[in-house]
Amino acid sequence: MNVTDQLAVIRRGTAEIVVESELRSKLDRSLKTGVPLKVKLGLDPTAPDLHIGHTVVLQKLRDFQTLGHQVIIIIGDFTGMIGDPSGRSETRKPLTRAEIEANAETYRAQLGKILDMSRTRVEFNSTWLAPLKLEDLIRLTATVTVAQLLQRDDFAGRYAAGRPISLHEFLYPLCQAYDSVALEADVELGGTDQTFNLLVGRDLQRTFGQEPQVAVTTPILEGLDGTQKMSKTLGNYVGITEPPGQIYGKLMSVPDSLMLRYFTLVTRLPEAEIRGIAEGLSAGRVHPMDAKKRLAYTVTAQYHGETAAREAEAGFVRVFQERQEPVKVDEKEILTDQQQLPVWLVLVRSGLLASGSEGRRMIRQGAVEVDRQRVQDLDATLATGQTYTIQVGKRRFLRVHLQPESGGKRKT
RNA sequence: GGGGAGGUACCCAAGUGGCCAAAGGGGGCAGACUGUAAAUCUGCUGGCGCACGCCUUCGGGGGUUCAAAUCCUCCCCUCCCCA
Repeated sequence: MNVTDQLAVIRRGTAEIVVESELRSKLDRSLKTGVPLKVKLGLDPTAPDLHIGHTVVLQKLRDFQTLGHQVIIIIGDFTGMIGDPSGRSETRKPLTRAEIEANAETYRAQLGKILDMSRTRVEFNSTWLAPLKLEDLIRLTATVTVAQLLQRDDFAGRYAAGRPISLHEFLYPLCQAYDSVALEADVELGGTDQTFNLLVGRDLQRTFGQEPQVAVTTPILEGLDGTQKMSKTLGNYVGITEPPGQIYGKLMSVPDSLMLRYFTLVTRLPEAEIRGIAEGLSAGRVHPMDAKKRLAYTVTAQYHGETAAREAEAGFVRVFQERQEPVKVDEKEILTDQQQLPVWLVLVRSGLLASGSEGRRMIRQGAVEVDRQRVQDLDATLATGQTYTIQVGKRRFLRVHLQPESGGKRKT
């Protein structure tokens, strides 16, 4: 593919390319020499569960791969062993070798949903970071000034707010930059929050006499809350290994205002089609809910296939639009030596809720239904020996069997 | 090294002897409404078989007091200014 077309593919959905003219000449040279560009992306070894926020940058990596370039995933095991403090003031606990290996395996499996793993190189940065001596580290640190480091948004903000910054956090950009040196990377990908680190990579490569890498950043996807960046810790994420029904449902809870952004960043739909949806929405020809269903369906299908997506959609319509119980409800057996159990206790024993207080609170709020009947009475009980379908809130269902605790059986 | 300010529930943050299970906001959950787990409005948001009672929680330990998040003391941690 010629350079201009390649650039067009790369540009789609990216936030920034530093510097585009350099990328052009790199692509140009690659085309002439037949040597693919080395395109690098670093991943944190602590969170091996990919969510659709990660897929934004991964799909961009995939683009490079499709264009015939060499993509390299770096697992930041070394930095991860020290404990990545990124953002927060709390330092994470270091991972053991075994944990890192296990996480890396999980990554490989999940990355396979987006990348062609047979053509993907996976490296651990401990390979070149671990052998560094203190002397090397000192030389490395001498290449940046504190003022430069404090330019990073994150550091600047924390410094201004009087929040602590540990010294080793300053080492992070440097270690990451050194990864680029070790690999002689041509391009490094990352979210826009990585811009600073990617630029340090350029500087460091220059001081090592290498041609600086091009930094390609992708937008940060907001989570389901619509404001904060999608992350597992914030709980506002959609994991790519979640069951189809979950993915579909969670996407339906994306605020309307974010729908189009999700279409462009998360799905692989052609730009023209997305533009069509946007126009339909603003003209009132397309119902927002239908557009969102399309989004939910598309993403679910992307990770679970068409059949699963269709089922997920049917399930959603059934439970949330028709207000019926799901086709498949989890089952749970509860053993008791009582003739009957209070409803709130059943909620706790079944694991639906955490405490008796919460159980009573839910009943008080009218959130509990047993066999499609709202429970009004706090002291309502269920008879042993029967099976009930219990619903808490709009989307928690469970079928419980209340069994008398007799002879051989144990455990509640 | 000297001086000052702080550490409160999931997060931010008020509270400086009892009226504090601890204001307010965020988040979360629930209800109503709806177009969906959108938006909006309202409510709830330590635990205890449900209790005007008890237990646990205001950085950690010890102490004063009838009574402590609040006072004393030692320790740990953070920030700012000066050197």
